[in-house]
Order: sequence, then C-alpha cells, then structure tokens
Amino acid sequence: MINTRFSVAVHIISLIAAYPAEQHSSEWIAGSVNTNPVVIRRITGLLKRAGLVSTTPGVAGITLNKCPSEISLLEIYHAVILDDALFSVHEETNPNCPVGRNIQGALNDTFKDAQLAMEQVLANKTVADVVQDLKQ
Amino acid sequence: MINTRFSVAVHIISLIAAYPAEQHSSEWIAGSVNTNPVVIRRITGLLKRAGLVSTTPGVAGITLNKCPSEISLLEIYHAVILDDALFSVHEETNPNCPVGRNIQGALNDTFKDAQLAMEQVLANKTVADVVQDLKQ
DNA sequence: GTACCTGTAACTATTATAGTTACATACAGG
DNA sequence: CCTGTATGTAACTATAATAGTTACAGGTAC
Repeated sequence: MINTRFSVAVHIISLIAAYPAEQHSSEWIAGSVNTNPVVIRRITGLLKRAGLVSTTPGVAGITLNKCPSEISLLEIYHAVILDDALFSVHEETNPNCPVGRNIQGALNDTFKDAQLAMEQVLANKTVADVVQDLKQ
Repeated sequence: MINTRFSVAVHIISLIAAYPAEQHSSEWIAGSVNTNPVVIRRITGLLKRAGLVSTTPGVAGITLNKCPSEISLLEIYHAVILDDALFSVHEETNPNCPVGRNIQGALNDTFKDAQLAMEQVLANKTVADVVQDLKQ
C-alpha cells in the first residue's frame, strides 16, 4: 500500500493553492491535516527538494513554484514516494531452475507497464483540479 | 511498495504451469523460489482461498483449477494482496477546515482510477503469457 | 535582543513482511 | 493398521518502514 505521505503532500499543496493569502506555517498546515508540524516539515522538505515549493528557514510560509494548474499529482507522487518501483520482486531465486532464473525478467515489463498506467492517471490530474473538487 | 507475495505467487503458479508433470511439494517449490516451504504454503493458502488452486492436506502437490491461459495476473494479485485500496489516505483531518473536510473525497476518485488503470494491465496478462516469456 | 519559524536529528510506538521452528492433522503405501 | 511424508497453522524472531514526538541548532524579522 502506498503510504499517506502522498495524500498528505497533495493536501499541503492544495491547501496553499486554495488559500494563497494565508501565512502557511507548518503549524497552521498541521492543524488542517491534524498531525504534528514536524511531519509537515518533513514532507515539505521532500517537495522542496523536488523543486515544487520554496521555503525560507526562519520565515513562516510555503510558496508554490508553479501555478496549481501546472502541478500534476504525478510530480507530487515522485517527490515524496522515493521507491521508483511500485512492485517488489523477490530476488535471489534459484539460478539452476529455469523459472527461478528468468522470473524477474518475465515480470519486469508487465510490472513497469502497470505502474506507468497508474502514473498516467496521476499525470492527468492537477492541483487545480483537486482544488476545484474540494469546493464541491 | 507492493510486497513480494504477489511476485512469489506468480512464480508458484507459473512453475506449476511450466512443469505440470512434476510433484509440486511446498519444499520443491521453495527450492525454486529459494525460501522456506512455510512461506510457500502460506501463499498457496491464499491462492486456494481464492479458488485458483487446489491442494489436499497430507498429499504433495498443487493443481491449477483453470488453464494457464485463463488465469490473469490480476486474479493472483487480488488473491494475495488483501488491501483493496492501493493508495492510503490520511484520515481524521480537521473537519473545521474546508480542505481537511473534503480532501479524502477529492482524492478518492482519482486514486481509484489510477488503481484501475494499473489493474487493467494485470488483467490483460495471463499465466500462459508469463510461461511463454520464461522460455525466452 | 527577542520572538518565532524552519530544518533535522533522535527517539518511540506501531505495523507489516519474511523467515523459522514446532506440531497437529491428513493421506498413501505396504 | 502403521509408518513416512506432506499440508495447514500457530507462534516466535528479526528487520524495516511509517507516523508521531521531543529537542534543539540556526535563520529571519521586528
């Protein structure tokens, strides 16, 4: 199961997009997410490293580096989900067995295709879409 | 990340499909996967509960209940991955915040679509396809 | 200087996974 | 009917990831 860092990250960015005028301290955001401010700062750090947001040490507030309509959920996904593979494959199978020797290769393409199909849906959804859904 | 139970389950079923004549004891299968026989029996139990395979207590061997060309990877996925949701969403958000109150609903549809797109790829791949890939 | 905020290390509790040992139960062959 | 062998499962361990928390160093601004 994909962890909640992703949904929290979308929450953070959507919150900033929906309330651009507010002062977005980690504590204020944590109040909406209902968690500890450090959890917010940790995820914000990942978003910052991916270039999606900017922050200044000591200064309250997070700013988006792009318009909400230009930020896809896939970018957020890749910013906070550090595994590049969605499926894990058991390794160290028996090399003397034809199935054990080739199973990883046989599954790799399909698993990659499945992951790409999932990612395509996230690529087609922007933060602006999410904010609009929030208002209904 | 989706755990290795899925790839091991595909390994098990592919092994039986590729070597229908062999006596598939959990120990023999464990030799190909390179793990403990109990791990195999645990996963086989899930496959059995899903109706994909049959076993008899005390008798070595697993038999497929359907032809390899009629078993999709999606069926195996659902047999061994017990979470029905691929994405987890943080709950207990702040109900007094419009974003906190509605974020789950706003994300649910997109997450469901993304999961379905992934599952569609698995639905289109059968065990027979995997066995054929193994032989190359 | 003071107040406040970010960034981060370090620790805890909880949970899931994978592997392992042990054993009850069930079948098959002689 | 008895023995050997296999399955099914409980119980335990080690390991790793997640989420939450405390503490604090360092930066900014008034």
